[in-house]
Amino acid sequence: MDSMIRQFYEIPGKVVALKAGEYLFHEGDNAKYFYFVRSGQIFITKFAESGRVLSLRLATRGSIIGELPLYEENPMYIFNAIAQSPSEVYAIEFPILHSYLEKKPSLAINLLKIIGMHMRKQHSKFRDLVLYGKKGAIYSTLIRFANSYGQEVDGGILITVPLTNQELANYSATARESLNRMLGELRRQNVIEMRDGLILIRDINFLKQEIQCENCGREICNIE
Amino acid sequence: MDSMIRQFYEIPGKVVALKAGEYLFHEGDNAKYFYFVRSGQIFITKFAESGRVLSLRLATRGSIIGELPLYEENPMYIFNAIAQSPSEVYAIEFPILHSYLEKKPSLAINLLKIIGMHMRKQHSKFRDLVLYGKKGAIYSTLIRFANSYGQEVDGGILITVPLTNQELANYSATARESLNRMLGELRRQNVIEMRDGLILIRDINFLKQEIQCENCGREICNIE
DNA sequence: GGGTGTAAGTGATAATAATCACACGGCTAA
DNA sequence: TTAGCCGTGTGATTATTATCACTTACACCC
Repeated sequence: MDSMIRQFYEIPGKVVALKAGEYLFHEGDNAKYFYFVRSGQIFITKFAESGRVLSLRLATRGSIIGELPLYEENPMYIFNAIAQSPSEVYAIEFPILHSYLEKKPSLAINLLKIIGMHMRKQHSKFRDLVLYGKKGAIYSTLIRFANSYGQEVDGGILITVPLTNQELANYSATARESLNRMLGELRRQNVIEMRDGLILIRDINFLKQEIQCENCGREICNIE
Repeated sequence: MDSMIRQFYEIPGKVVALKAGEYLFHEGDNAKYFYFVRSGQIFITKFAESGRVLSLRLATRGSIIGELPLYEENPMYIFNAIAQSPSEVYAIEFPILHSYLEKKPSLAINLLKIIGMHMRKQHSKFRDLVLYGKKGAIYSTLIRFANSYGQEVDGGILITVPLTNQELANYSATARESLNRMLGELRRQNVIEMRDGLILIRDINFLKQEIQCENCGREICNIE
């Protein structure tokens, strides 16, 4: 993946630094820049009029952001991007990226690969949600966080990102209370455990089994 | 869109003819070819172990198929492709497409545009389902079919593809009975009407309102 | 014209998930 | 020290959706 990033650095652009909680862009904003993340973590979310929030990704070093409007006639961001921790992104103007993509086929192919991967992620998330309901959405979210931000420790995989129940619920399009009950149930079954505010997954295979995981690999089954 | 297709024709490949009901490929098959549709309609579906079927697209002239495994190390189709009517597709071997993409940046960029559009479609479908439940899924499916296969007639928009309740249910990840009841309700509200086996949408704005349609345009809000 | 098969329609019930209401604990700022 | 805030946990209730078990409608075939 790092080789893909290096290519983007050869394109003129600027570094943008974000404080925790700061917005990189809002949905509806005019889209001028394509970004990729140098450091930190960035929430990608979408608002519903009802006040609900839908969380889609937690981008990290190497993730691309704001690529969807790249070839729109009237480009607008359709999601929000908010720094979860202090972050740095590299910003490339669309027209500049366009001209580099026209000149360097290998860059276009790399972008094709990356976007193809995003497509696969999106499809597998859709599958989990649609076929296994909220349980599918929640278990799938836990597995994806484990794959992206999990750290092997004694007793299981520790998700190193602090997440409130509400945030987790946003990722699984679930009511907080429902999520809370499901986590409680998993705790009682010794599938997960809380370790000073973080989630420790003790039995990831249980989660995978329950949603008939197709073992699509960490490249796809993640939250980045 | 047609200009994009023309470019693919310059790449050596073969024409494959399919009878109605015939499979172009099954999920799990080794993926060797990238396809685009010359004529006819092709269902893109996915099976769940439980026996349920999830329908994702109904591809038509100009649609690309089987693009997802293009850059996988061990390429496999993840969906089924089944001809809904007699169809012809143009098949290009992955390695050949790879070499053309490397040589012709404009081809790679066109593919980027197409896949980017697919991504947008997928996201908007996800949104509809997740934020508005089954109603969202069903209304969204109807709107998408209207955008792809609708024909303006007196009294509304006629969806020119014959679809059983079961097939419609598969597109919205709903039980047939639930779908049936919802269609009945829409009929009672004069939002839709059956016209010799086809669905006539009399009030598409009602459907759009109910799911807080963001008017993303026919390029995105379709089922192709 | 009766038999068969497939799809549509519908009632009853069960399962799933959201909503409302509130208790509790921990942290922080006055 | 205490009031306020935020996040968690939970019971009770309602809303949504699936499932089961049928009936009805219609086309097709012999």
